[in-house]
Amino acid sequence: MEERSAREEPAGAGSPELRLWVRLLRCAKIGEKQLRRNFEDQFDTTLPRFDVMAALHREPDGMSMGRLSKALLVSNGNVTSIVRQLHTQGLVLSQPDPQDGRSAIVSLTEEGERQFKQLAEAHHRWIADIFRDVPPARIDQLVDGLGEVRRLLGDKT
Amino acid sequence: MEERSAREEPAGAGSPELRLWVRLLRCAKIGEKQLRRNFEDQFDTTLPRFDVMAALHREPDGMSMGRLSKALLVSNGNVTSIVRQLHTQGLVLSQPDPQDGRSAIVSLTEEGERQFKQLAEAHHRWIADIFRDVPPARIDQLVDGLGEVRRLLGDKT
DNA sequence: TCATTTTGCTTTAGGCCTAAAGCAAAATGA
DNA sequence: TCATTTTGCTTTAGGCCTAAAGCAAAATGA
Repeated sequence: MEERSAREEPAGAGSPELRLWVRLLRCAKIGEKQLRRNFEDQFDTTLPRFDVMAALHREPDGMSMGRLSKALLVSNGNVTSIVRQLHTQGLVLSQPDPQDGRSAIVSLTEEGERQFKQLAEAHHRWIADIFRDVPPARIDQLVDGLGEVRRLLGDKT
Repeated sequence: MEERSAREEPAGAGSPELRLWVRLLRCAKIGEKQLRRNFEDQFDTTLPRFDVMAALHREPDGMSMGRLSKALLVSNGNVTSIVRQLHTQGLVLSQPDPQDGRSAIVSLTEEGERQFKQLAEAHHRWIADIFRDVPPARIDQLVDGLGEVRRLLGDKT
């Protein structure tokens, strides 16, 4: 009852663009898995918490929940719960926005800043270790390639 | 109290390998977001369920839960719950493994196969649409680049 | 002014995901 | 043979994540 030949192509990995996407996703998944484990084992924290801290570190004056949510590409509700945990741990500070009574400005506390630096250093070390044998010029090539993909995906940043 | 100059580098986006990784993760996140929404809106399903179905489609004779979990890079417990849902929907069949009483062989039902084909076709269309303006040679280049990254990440496939 | 709409955020229900504990079958080895 | 260990899977607790509902403040506009 086959339609054309004895063996149909999987039709999945067949097309180049599909292979590109599948491979991209797989790289992200493998890398995330390693990072999650490292953050958990060595610092008892998570990648999403690190992401929030990294975003706040870039804005010493703090950010609203909404801006945080847009920067990280996650929902408002999600930011609410991650920030709450960081707050419980004393790593972030939440101050009412003088301009807008609905909003609060979140920023890293000194302790948060201190911890972030340690996390960021380890994070960089882990990543650098993965690419240690790749020539810088090749890395830049890959960065450019992903820049192109990001543009095609319509990143709004 | 700065150590070297008036303005320290963010040290984040600074190094090429970190930019590579951040960009990779961001591409994956943006793309996943779009796919998740498409699967939800148009087929009332999810990317993880599609992934399981795709893996089963590739193995017409079925796979054990363990193999499924390794193929998808997720935990056993996670596969248990996703397969249970597909089973509830009548999309997969679970048969005791004659060789091993602890294990069961999961496979797509006819209905599962039928639905998968529709999902796969739409999935391919969405991806192809993203890369429609990219010359095939360029796509292959990007595929190769990600193949290199995947190897560096130590993919066991 | 002030009713209506919009906006920023939180809560809730529910799916995805993991690590760890637990269970039963299979494998091991004395 | 049979106690012990290993293996395949499920369950549980708990974090991440979203969409949708809900709330209150801000913005709008007649």
